Amino acid sequence: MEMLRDYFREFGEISDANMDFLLGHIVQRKIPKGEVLIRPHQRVNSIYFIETGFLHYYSYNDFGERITLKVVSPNYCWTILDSFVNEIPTPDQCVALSEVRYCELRRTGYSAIKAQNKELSNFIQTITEKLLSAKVIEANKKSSMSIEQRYLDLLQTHPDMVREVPVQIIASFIGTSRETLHRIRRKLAAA
Amino acid sequence: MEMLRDYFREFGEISDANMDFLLGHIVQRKIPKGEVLIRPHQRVNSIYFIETGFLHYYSYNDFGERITLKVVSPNYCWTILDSFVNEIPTPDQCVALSEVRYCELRRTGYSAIKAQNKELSNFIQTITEKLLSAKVIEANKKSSMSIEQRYLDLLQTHPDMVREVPVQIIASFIGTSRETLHRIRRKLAAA
DNA sequence: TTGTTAGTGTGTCAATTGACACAGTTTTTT
DNA sequence: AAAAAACTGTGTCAATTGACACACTAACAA
Repeated sequence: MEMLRDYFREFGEISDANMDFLLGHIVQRKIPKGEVLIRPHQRVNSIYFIETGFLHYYSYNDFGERITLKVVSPNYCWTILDSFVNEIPTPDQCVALSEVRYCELRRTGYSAIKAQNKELSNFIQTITEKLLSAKVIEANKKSSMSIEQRYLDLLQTHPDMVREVPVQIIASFIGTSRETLHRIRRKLAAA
Repeated sequence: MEMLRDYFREFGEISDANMDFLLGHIVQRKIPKGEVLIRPHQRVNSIYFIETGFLHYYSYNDFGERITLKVVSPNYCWTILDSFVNEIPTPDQCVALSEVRYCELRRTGYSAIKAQNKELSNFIQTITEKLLSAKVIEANKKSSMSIEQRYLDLLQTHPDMVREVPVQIIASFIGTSRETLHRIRRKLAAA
């Protein structure tokens, strides 16, 4: 749980009592490689924080092609927010690409934390704001980079992911085919 | 201000007194076509709600190419969140593509609203959560659609934007060149 | 009103990409 | 240990795209 404690600290100051209250609503879990974390048409009732391993979050488009929406890596807080916030089923799914250790906060815990006191509700508000800000930046960054730049960026920011996750999935994550990613790798290796 | 009131109502119930308190911190403004709303290296201290007209929000990538990050259309709440939340300068800029009428909420007002009472702070939290959720959905949708599908989607959801905003800007917004967008239009016109 | 600038439509050509095919390798299952 | 499944590397080819060039039109400013 130390990893999550440090993650929260990045978002601002908070009293020990409140931090303990917060962490008290969170449980640690582990799932093996290949296991489904979220299946289609399910309601998502938890927020997840990844400690080790990788998750593959994907959906299918109108033509039945699988679209990688995200490869979730360690030290990252993730959920399918639309389903969590609006309490509706999600069409998407999520499976473990490797053994994954994670922390889970259920909706009841989330509500309890927000309602507990002002410091905690403000803290949650700050986290939500910063996540929104980060999401916008991420989307903007993505749209300003070519496929090759995205790959180079991924190599820098998540070398472990590039090493451990199948090339096909990396390729679809950065928005291209595995063949094209292969051409990029070949070119980079030659240089 | 009625448009904004309706916009807020979409996010949930709120007492008349609180709604008035909220709207009391907002001022209406108007800028002519071509005017700069946000210039590079500026700190953004307001949240904007567009009533009429279109804004062009863009940045430049490492190779000096202009990248359209968003064409902001009416009935939409927008700011450069990273700059607003973290009180840092933004490298990006924003200009009016047409005469724009908008509502402005400055940071001081935003803070006052959050601090006023529990209903208002919860209301702001709900809005932030829903905007985050919507942003994620938007990004996912974008990554699952081809350029042509994005254009068709834009035609459906924002026909006014397609009509009023220069083709070059629409093209860069959906992630292609004006020539390619032109080919798409020609193809669609033929069918 | 006239000159200037911004925007649009279109053709050509080179470069990039996706789709397919198939061989080789690694991993998982039986 | 053998068989099956998943994954990777690579070549070919057709289709798509971006870059450039240029004519034409609309909007704007002097």
